[in-house]
Amino acid sequence: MLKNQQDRNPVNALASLSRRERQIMDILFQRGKASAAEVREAMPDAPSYSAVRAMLRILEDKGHVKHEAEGIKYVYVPSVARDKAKRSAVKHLMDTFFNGSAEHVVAALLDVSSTQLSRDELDRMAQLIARARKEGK
Amino acid sequence: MLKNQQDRNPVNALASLSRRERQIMDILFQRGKASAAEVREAMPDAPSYSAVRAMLRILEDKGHVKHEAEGIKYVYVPSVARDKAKRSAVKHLMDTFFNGSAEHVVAALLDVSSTQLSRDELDRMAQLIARARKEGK
DNA sequence: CCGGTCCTGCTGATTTTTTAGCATCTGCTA
DNA sequence: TAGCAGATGCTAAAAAATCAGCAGGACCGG
Repeated sequence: MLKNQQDRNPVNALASLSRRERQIMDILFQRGKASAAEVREAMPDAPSYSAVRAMLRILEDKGHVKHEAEGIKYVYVPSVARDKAKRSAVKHLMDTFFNGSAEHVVAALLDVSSTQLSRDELDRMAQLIARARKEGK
Repeated sequence: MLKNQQDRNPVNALASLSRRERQIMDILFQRGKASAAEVREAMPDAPSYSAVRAMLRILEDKGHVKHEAEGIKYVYVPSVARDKAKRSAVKHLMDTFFNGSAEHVVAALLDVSSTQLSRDELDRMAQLIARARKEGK
């Protein structure tokens, strides 16, 4: 079952998911956790409730999500640490669209969200960078 | 054919691609353009050459890629403007993992690539932010 | 001109994904 | 206690994705 092992690796995991599985994982990462019904609501072109549940079960088999009983219902949670998945996603974005350049990502980021950035937020970003500079020294 | 129309929208496009289609699009976005053989080489768990070509043809049918004849062979190119795709990918990342916060993305970015950032690069990032600040004023 | 190589077009079969439906269990309330 | 509402487990079938193979055309060197 090395295959399974490999699939648990967040980097490869993303690449090996089917379309619906990916949609569901996105939703779970976004909300942290969700019931089958909630997942369904958030899905584009939502299929039947049964279908969603079936896919959650498959995702659980594959080790991508876990469930906790919450009252009468199940609540699903990504089993990969959010942090790892995050990092892996960032790296993937950086590699596929920005040739590995963090700088270019920042540029795109500012561009995309330019209208919504408060001065405070920009200041905090500047601080983050200043700190990185200092540490790197 | 509204379906097609919708699929051409880069935002939805990402969500509607199958596993292999996504892998291929990633490769094409990364390299700008590539022949079937090149795509195949870059694919994880590469299937047969025929299979890759078949999928490229499907992607072309769906309007996600175009091909140009280059000498004897075809070279495939994403048909969505790289820029739009980029933006859409950034937004998607920001939304699914960072609750829409550009600031948090920057933090993750610095974290992921901390070891490889030159001082110059950090400086340029700082400049980008300073400029955004000024413009936003 | 011939053969080898590399490419494309196409088609049909296999495998995986995606789906819906039914049976069952639990908790609640009249 | 009976019945309803909402949840789960499971299964089989439909749909889509994935794949390999074959036939044919262009190019090239001998």
